[in-house]
Amino acid sequence: MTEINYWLMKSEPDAYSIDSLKNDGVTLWDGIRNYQARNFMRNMEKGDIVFFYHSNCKPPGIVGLMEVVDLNIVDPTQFDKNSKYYDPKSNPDNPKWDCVKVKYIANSKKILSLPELKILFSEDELLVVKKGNRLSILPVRSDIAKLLLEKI
DNA sequence: GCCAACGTTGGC
DNA sequence: GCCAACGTTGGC
Repeated sequence: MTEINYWLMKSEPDAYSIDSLKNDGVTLWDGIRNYQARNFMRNMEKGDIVFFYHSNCKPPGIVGLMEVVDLNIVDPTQFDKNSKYYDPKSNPDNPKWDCVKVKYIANSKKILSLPELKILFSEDELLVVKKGNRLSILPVRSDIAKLLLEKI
């Protein structure tokens, strides 16, 4: 019996927004160049639920839901010289970066803004409210995730 | 292995 | 634009 895990993944809406995902249906969560964030993706399982977070915008916050539908995909952008995520140190025989595929589930009825999240949760409960937390992929405690889901 | 310098993220 | 909080890089 596998338990569902919950995650939060950030994207700047100018780069890729919840509406882009709604339009695309599914997308590769590529371009992650941080080992900790990559390792979180390696811990994901199919069926995991992901909160989509818009960062670097007004206001930042949780804007929707998605589901992990495919795992352990080699990130194609690391070998693409025209990509801003090109990594000359990565070798096709031993790729450094991989990613997951996610599917659109829903938009939040109303954005759960960071100020609201800070009122509702402590930084121990929800890592994204922690000041200075730069990681773009974070685990979400399942008890906290269930409270969040009621608000989405 | 240490550490200073530098780069990045992202809220404010 | 500022800055906190890290991560990365490279000299030694």
